[in-house]
Order: sequence, then C-alpha cells, then structure tokens
Amino acid sequence: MKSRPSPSCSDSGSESSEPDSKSPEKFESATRRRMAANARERKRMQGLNTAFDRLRKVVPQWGQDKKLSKYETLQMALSYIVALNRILTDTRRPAAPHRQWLDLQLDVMQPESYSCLMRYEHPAGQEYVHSSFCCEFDAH
DNA sequence: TAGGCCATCTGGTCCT
DNA sequence: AGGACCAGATGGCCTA
Repeated sequence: MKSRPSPSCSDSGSESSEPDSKSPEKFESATRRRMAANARERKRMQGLNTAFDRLRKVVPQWGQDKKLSKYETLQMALSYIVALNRILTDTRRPAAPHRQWLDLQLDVMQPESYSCLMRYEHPAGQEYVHSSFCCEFDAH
C-alpha cells in the first residue's frame, strides 16, 4: 500500500467550495458520501489490481526480476491469446512442443507490443518464465 | 533529475 | 438517491 498523496484533503472529501452555503448537516452528509465513495473507489481499484496480478501469473514473462506493468500485461495477454489461438487453429502443424509457442508469439506480436520486453534478451541468455502454459500442455 | 508507473482523490455520467 | 465506472489531476516512489 502506498502512502496517500492526499492533494488537498485526504479522506475527508474536499467539498472545498462554499462549505458555508450548506447547512452543517448537509455538509456532513456530503462529506460522508465522499468518504464512502473514496473507499469504494479504493476497493474497486484494489480488485482491479488483483485481477492484473492474476493475469500476470498466467501470462508469459521473461525474467522474474521485474513485473510487467499494467499496459505490458494487457499487451502480453493479447499476444498470448492470439498465439494460443493460432496453435489451436493451425492444422498443418503437429502438436507444438513446449517452447514452440514462443516462436509463434513473437511471430504474432507487433514490435511495439514487445519492444519493452526485449531488454530481457530471452532466448540465449535467460529462460523465459511461464508456468501455466507448460501445465496446459503437460495436461494434454 | 527526468520520466515511467502507480495509488488516491475527485467530479461527472450512467444505471438501478 | 446511491452505487459503479471512468478519466483527469496530483504527488510519491523508483530507476536510468
């Protein structure tokens, strides 16, 4: 959890404009609603981040030192789905060996999609990291 | 130090 | 009316 920036008014809901123009009751009510809305928004974003974390776990990743950003995660998921779909629909190929997906993936991915990842120098140097994909193939 | 990424707040809009 | 969702603004943290 990060420290809260709280630009003007942390959790209190700013209501910076004319607090005197409302009755204290209304002002309090508005403040409570704002705080509740902030809490809901926080919870919603936490749920979204949880979903991103789950997505990161099932998406290929080179190296474990740096986790994919949200944008990179979405790009990788998209490319991954396309690659898997291609494996499934390509009738000319025999069942792909475990690592063949990488070739397919890089084949499918747009340069702008993976350029941010290429610093990992995958093939020669590092072993790409992915668990669920191999599990999928092991299961079949 | 600049730039990227992120968490949080906030106001607007839409829906129930 | 109130909740969910969204996008913009803001400021903190981290890395090159």
